[in-house]
Amino acid sequence: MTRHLITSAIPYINGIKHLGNLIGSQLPADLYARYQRARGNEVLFLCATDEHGTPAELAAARAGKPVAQYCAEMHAVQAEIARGFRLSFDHFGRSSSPQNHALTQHFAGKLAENGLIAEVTESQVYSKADGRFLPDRYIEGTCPNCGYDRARGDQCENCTKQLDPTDLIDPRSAISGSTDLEVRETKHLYLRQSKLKDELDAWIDSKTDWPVLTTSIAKKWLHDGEGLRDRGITRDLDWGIPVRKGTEEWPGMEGKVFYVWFDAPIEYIACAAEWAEAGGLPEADWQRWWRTDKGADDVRYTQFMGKDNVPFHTLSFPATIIGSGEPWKLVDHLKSFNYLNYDGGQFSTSQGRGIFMDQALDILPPDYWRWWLLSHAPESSDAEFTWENFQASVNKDLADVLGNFVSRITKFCRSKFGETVPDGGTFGPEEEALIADLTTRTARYAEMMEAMEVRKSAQELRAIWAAGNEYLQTVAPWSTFKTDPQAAAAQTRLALNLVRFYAVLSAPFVPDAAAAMLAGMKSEDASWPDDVPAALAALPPGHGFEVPEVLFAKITDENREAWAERFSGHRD
RNA sequence: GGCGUGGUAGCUCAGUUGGUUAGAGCGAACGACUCAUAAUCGUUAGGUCGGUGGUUCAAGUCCACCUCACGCCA
Repeated sequence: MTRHLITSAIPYINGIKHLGNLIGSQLPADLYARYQRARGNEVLFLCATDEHGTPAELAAARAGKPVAQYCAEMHAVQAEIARGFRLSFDHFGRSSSPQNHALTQHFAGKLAENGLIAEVTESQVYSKADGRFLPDRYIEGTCPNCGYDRARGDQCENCTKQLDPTDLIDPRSAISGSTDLEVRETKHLYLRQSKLKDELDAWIDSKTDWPVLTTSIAKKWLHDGEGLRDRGITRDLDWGIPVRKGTEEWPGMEGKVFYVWFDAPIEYIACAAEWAEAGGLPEADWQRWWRTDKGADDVRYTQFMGKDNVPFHTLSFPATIIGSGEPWKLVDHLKSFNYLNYDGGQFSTSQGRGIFMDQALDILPPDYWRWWLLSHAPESSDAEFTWENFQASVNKDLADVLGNFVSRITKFCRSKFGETVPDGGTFGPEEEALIADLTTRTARYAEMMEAMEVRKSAQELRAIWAAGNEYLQTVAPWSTFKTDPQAAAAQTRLALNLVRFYAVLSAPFVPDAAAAMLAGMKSEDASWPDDVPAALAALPPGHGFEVPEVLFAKITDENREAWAERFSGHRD
């Protein structure tokens, strides 16, 4: 038995994520977690909300709520939606947890001890009216280049020129609009990850089985320009983890917090601690997942994320871990995804373009989305969502190939033999051929799932479903019943067993439908079919079942058109 | 401007270290079946593999240049 630690990139707190975010990390991570559990392996699957930083503060202000309360509420909302999509996290934590406070401060302290923290004094724009320093992009003014009057301090959106906040003419706070700004000196901590460049480089080189997407991004950051640059890990904000050196005060850093990108990945570890606490487990229980000196040396750790998150996961977070000098677990495999586009453009949170997770669940059950998104996962390049493709895929794959298979065989049996697995007859060459085919295909499916080849797994699973229809079409029990009822009984018995077999194999993709299929077959045997012939005899003659409700209703043209219209512009 | 990733049948995508007539699903046409959510199964049609040039006995697969899309960075 292998032990799998699996984490999904943690979604930011300020709002509900869209389907592009879902397929980029949480959903494929869930697929893999469910598969590994099904194979009998020990799994700890973690995710959390990423709660610190200016965007959270501003979103809270817009909502007229204290930021802590806002985050607590949004965490609850995201957790509920995650349940709606059947994301099987062992724990859905929060980067604002006490555990993450302690760990983040601990790591900072260790890094400082090891000479990997630099204190740098720099100039930043301070807004007196807002009583805070302003990040570059929260300063607005007139672009000195093109005259656009809403240019941001980091870049002019109109002429795309890169700017410094001090370049702006008539600068003002994007938060309050105040022009009462001044440049002040402030001290910040930098993670000297450049000192670890060679070590990181060698480590990445050793990961020959990672997706090209992952290693090419990491390599670029390592070698571009002057190479890996040091990065600031603190900010002048109220909302965040107070800067401390372990449990000690950090002289000169009073009132400052760690920058989100530093504390967010540490939440992967803290989340395990939260999980243990929530379950009333001792510290050792989570440490055996994370500390190689405390039992984690046989853990296989896999991270899932969108390509925008790759630099943090391949460089910054490993730098934090390696730099601590402590035996924390480093990631073993890093699966990254490209973007999902929506109908010719990008999904956009700010513009409300595309489909958001809550809206998706509003119109269809989670299995529909899980199947389409996973079978079209943006693995080798960006992928595109269109309503036509969604309707066609879901109707064909789920309703026609899988759903209708369950329907046709259970209803056929009910009408000819009753709601009981029929006895009699023996298997002939057709049955042997089907079993041999499924044995091959199941092995290939497992191989693809093991390799996290999401699309190829879906493709193989679909072929496994289709094999059932091919078999029925070939042996035609409705015909043989007239001349040889015993043969028809054997054929029907095998086909009914396929329903349970499909339920087990399909569960990682479509957990609700799988559960309905198992319930319909009145079986609780969801064990992985290591032995395919045996698995196809799990329901013995005389075993009772019920014809399940229609598993997947089809998406009509009217639905499709209405939804395409509804999601074309801004969300309400 | 630099770098990265892509550009393969109408659509969505596979194509291992270069090697026999380039594959799958959907869609289309035709046929079979009638148990089933007008579902299923089979057959067929469809591609000068973004463009040009080069290396090679042989290139979708390597090299150069060009072009388009997307992304990251200056």
